[in-house]
Amino acid sequence: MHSEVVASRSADQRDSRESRNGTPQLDAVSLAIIEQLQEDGRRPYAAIGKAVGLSEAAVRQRVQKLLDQGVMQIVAVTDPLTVGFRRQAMVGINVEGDVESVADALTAMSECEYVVMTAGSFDLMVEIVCEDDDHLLDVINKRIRALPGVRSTESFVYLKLKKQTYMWGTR
Amino acid sequence: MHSEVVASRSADQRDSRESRNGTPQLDAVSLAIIEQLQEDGRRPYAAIGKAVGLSEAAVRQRVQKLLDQGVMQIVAVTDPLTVGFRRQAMVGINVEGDVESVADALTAMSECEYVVMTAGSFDLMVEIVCEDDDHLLDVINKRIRALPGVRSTESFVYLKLKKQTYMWGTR
DNA sequence: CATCACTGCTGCGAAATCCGCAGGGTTCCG
DNA sequence: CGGAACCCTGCGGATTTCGCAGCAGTGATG
Repeated sequence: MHSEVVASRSADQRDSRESRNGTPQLDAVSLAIIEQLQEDGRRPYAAIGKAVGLSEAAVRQRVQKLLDQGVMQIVAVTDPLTVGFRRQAMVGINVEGDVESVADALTAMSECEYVVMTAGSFDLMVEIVCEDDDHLLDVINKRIRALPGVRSTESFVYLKLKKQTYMWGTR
Repeated sequence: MHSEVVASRSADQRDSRESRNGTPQLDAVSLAIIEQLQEDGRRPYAAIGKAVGLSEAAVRQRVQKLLDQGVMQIVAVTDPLTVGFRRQAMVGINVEGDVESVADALTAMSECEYVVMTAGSFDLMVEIVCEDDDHLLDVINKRIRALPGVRSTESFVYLKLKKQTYMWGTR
């Protein structure tokens, strides 16, 4: 017990501050806490504390801070199919003019689950979650293509989701 | 209070069974529970019960069942950048021969966060999460392209993640 | 119609967890 | 040397979780 991270606590603490790019830097203990919560988001603080070598209260404070900072969030994730969304697609988009403003417009659409600006033959890639084919068609043809600046789109309808994990940092 | 779902409980219960396609069907109450947990994965059962019109114990039993069935999971999700993964990419893949076996091989790779079989000009799309450029290059050129059956790949390196939600069912 | 199995909800007490707070140690300044 | 900023620990009290017994509705069976 308490075998984990004991060395040089002072150094670890220091780099939980902001780094130059504005994103908070995480020490090994916070990373270990995140790993615990990636396995089970409801794991008790005391159990986490035992695993990472910290008291219950300390874990609680760190978790709260990570949540406040937006470093992580603890949520239920579902299989879209079982929740009634039968059609999903990835859409690659090419833009003329300001990519960011198109991205913002997409972000505002509730059907867009995932919006990312990319390098390559697409400027944007968007994941769409819909209830059925009609819905999907409507979103792609009527809403996305209608956005000012959208030059072209290419769709990849999902046939089968093989893997979906949230294990960043657990490697 | 208790204003939510009171009508026809018998009907609701019935369709929490399996439907023809093997995926469990969810009633309105379970959906409401999931929505609560999508807002906060650690919300107490009693609070959820108050919101959906059920007792604490009933909520607890339903949540446990949803977890057991694999309908949802409660986990911590993070911003990859703050956890030390500085390069991400979407990779479109074309396959000759058995697509499924290639998909399985990709699924087994820890760097592949997301694997989906698609219709369109790619057979597979894969999201890769890496520590740096070298790591990314290695995964794409050495590991993915080396897979038997992989005919070609096209990469889309992430420049900026604009949106990432887990709000299925919360619409 | 009686009965049995099954499922899901409720209520309740005991155990475990969460929460707020006071106190102590360390580091970093002026 | 103070003082401020952090982060940790320990500790009660409030809250939550947990397991279980009991009950009601449904469907199948004879």
